[in-house]
Amino acid sequence: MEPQNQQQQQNEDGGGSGKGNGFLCRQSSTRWTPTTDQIRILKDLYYNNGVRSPSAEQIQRISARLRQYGKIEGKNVFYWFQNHKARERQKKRFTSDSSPAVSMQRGGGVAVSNVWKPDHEAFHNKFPNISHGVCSASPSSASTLTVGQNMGNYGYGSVTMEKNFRDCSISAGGSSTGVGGGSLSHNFGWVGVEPYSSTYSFIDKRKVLLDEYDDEE
Amino acid sequence: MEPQNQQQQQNEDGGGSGKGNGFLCRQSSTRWTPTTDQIRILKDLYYNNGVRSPSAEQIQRISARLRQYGKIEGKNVFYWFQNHKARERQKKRFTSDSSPAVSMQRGGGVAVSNVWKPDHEAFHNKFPNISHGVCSASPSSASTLTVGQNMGNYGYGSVTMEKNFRDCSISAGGSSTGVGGGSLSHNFGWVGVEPYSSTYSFIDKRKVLLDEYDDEE
DNA sequence: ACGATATGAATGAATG
DNA sequence: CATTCATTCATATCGT
Repeated sequence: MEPQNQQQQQNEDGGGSGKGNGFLCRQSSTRWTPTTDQIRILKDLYYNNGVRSPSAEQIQRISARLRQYGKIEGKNVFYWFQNHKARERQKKRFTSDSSPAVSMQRGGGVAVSNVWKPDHEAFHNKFPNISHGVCSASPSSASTLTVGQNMGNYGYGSVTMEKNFRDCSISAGGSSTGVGGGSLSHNFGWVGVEPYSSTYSFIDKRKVLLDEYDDEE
Repeated sequence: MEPQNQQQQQNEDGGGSGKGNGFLCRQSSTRWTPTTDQIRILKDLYYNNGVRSPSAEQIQRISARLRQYGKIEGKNVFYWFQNHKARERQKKRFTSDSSPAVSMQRGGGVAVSNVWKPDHEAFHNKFPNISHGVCSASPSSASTLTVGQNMGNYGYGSVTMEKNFRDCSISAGGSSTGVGGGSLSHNFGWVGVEPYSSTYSFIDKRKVLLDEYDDEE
């Protein structure tokens, strides 16, 4: 991403830094600042190789590899993937959180709609089918190539994919959430702010859904 | 702060907006510039309704509703609340914090029209070990008014210094990842994108695991 | 025109 | 995996 440039500076210091400030050396901010090369590789792995939640071993390898381009730790890699995936999902949720739509087995590309993503580098976008969502399990997709290193194994068909569907369907059913309470200023029922906080957790009326405005676009 | 005197009515442009972009049609002016109506509604939600971190569904509704007043996307709403909350807290940290004594009661600058202000306090100074008295005492503003919705999460009352330790080493033995071949795009064999991600259900011991991620190269 | 400030956007790090 | 917090960058806007 980074439509505009910025960062790109890494201290090769072998440690120390951190909170050991006290002097004008205010630049070794505790936080990891990925170099452009590191980001490039990470994205390559993410988009071109479908890496989403690397295992501990993979993380070690990745971080070791990326270390050539700057200081980095395993947790950085871990967080990077976590965040990248989470944000991609979140983005989708804000815009079209209609229905999970498990749908077909990757019949037609994943189409990662770039709605509010400034596009990443826009360089390596060659391979269209990458196991994007969680539901891959694609049996015979000929796309095995990209991830087909020669480490011997895989068919990519056993990708597990854990149980991601926890929030499936909201069923905007009846609008029984009496909003009649009356807000002080306006009726913000459309927002979904519950007028009363229930103490009973098992009812879980979290999803309010009483919108009548609904959105379009 | 907060120049609330602008009547800019959303530039619906699609080509050279105010910015002096000389080439071709530019996407709007990069960043979203909320209209006064949008800001008014957002603040209403924030202050009068206690909305702080709207959920995805709420964000959708809010953005849909605000779209009447100008171009807006879900992320804009998301960021707006994020920022607004963060900045309010940040400013508060400078003024009232740093001394439990007097300190001018947040008179700082937040001169906006607030009619509730549910949150105050919330000091979770993330210090490794800080003795934190359980001073639970719902203080100011008990005016429940009429909107008593459960706004997400507020109350940091309990310390929740939970530290679930579930040791479980990952034993990053020497994997037999023979690197070497050649893949079509890049050679990512070193990553070991093996599909047998199996089901390690120990994916959650954070600290411990994160440490393990780090390797010595 | 600048410089300061307000604020949108992005993202690393954590926590639940 | 979702959510949240803190920081930081970038830019719009205003003041002088």
